[in-house]
Amino acid sequence: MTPQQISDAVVHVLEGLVTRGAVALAEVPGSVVVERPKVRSHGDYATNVALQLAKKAGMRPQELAGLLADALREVGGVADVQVAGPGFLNITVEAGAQGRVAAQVVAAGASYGRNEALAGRSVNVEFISANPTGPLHLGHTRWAAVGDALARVMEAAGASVTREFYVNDRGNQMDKFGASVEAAALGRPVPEDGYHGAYIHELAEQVVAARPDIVDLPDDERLVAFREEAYRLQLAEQQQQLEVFQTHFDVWFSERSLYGEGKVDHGLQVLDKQGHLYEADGALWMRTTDYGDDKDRVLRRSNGELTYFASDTAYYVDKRERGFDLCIYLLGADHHGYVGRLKAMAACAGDDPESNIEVLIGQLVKILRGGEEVRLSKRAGSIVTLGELVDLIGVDALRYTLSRYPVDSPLTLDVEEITRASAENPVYYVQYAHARLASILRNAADLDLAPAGDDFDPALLSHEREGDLLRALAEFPRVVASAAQLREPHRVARYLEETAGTFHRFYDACRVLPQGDEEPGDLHRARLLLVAATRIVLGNGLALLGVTAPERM
RNA sequence: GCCCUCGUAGCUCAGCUGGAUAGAGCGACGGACUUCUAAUCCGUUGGUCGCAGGUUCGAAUCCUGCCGGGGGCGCCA
Repeated sequence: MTPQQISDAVVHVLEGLVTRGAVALAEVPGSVVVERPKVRSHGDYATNVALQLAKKAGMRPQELAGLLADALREVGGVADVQVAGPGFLNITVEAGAQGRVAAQVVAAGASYGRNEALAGRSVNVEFISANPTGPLHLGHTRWAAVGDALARVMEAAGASVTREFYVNDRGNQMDKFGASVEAAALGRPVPEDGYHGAYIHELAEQVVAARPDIVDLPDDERLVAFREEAYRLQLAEQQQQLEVFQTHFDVWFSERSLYGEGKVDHGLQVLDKQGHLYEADGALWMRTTDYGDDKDRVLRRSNGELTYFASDTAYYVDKRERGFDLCIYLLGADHHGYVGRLKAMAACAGDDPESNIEVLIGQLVKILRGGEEVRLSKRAGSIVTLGELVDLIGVDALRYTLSRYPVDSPLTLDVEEITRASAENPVYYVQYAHARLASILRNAADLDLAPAGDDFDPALLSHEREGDLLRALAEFPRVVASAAQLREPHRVARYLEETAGTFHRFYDACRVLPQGDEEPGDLHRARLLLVAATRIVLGNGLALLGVTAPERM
């Protein structure tokens, strides 16, 4: 019996009581909260419906709970129901009903955990979106891990998801970047407001190596040539590193392309039709204050140049016209000032800022190195890059470390510690559980035993540790659904850690395979099925985080 | 000044969108391998959930105020 089935049963029973007139309720909720109690004596599952509905029904909570308990005891698969405390219902499930979860998991296989929470939604998830003026650093790496995991989780919840990287390849930062590389190549001092990292000199060397004639170009041509060559190299490096990091983008969207293809003009027209544009002081404005922004925003400056915000607007309109009904932006806390104007902009475009656009603000990552905080500055050149981090701790450990925390919690990572502690990373706890499971299944195969969901006695899985594990497995679809709905992929990681622990404790107490000359029995077969189900859940969960599930460790 | 965000064990952090006795890892101390992987398990240690009010059967969780850390408030990108 899964939590969902229990919830359905409670609703059904409640409807019955209302129909019989035993309970006076204007409205029966479509689902009720079914949770796993922390304390064993509170049963396998508990629900607080009676507490929630007592007032509306004009009854004392315990009275309503008593009626529900009597009716629920008659439900198939339910072993016992107790009323406890102020009116909780503590439900105990029959071992057989609970054990069948293992067969359900194995039958579903790789699709176990998938659900319909976001079915039918077409989502664009934009993340990282760094300037192509330097290597990706730890901050970007956090968004890479979290953004990709979020996309995976939302897909598992039934959404159609596109991962998108917006390349800010326009504007004066690009010129400063080009000028810095050029200066480095010519042996001149890099401009004060330019980029100063060692990577600038490496880029300069690469550019000159690829195009030796570049230094002889006329000044203005030379600057452009350096800028474009360095841009090409830097973007390629970002792309290559993200692929190594198992983060694949479906779309790399160049800001410049908005201009080349007239999309900015088109975007402005769309907004103009909605009536939120006006001219003042020689500039073109969007009246974002119509929708809660603190001030109106300039789209085209009085000198005729379009602002970055104009690009953003056109880009958003373009996304919507490409068919996405939800555009998610993952931004660092240093950009949270954009939230108001982005939402207002969506409203000005005629959309619903509550449903068409979401901005997830993530706290920045603080880095300690040698006990000192490393100030992340691309221009000063003090950065810890994605490439360095991958080399230090590996893709799996890095992805996992960054995606096991909620994005709105600030993260402090000590570079030495994260390197030294990589062996203690919780990811290995989960992966080790998976490898153990795989090992049992290999050993079973050597004994000609294979997990068979259609030939086992679920009631044999009655050990306390087996029950714990079955309930954990039954929880997985709810975890995936809530992670998707709340946009919190870290819930999957936390769930995996818990479930891995539950498995390790099961393993410690329950022998799965026959020993010595022992003949395989029904209990062996039942436990083997439970092992197969657990391996599927851990494997599916790790996949949602983009982390590998090793067969051996 | 205005806005956002965070404040939970010595450290890093969870806390299932209001539930029952607030958890995990690391650290410290002590146990468990002739048996399916000891990268594991078990026990001990450890808390005024920043502070003060409020909402209700019930608050770490929601509301208000204050204190403290971080961040944001350009016709910059």
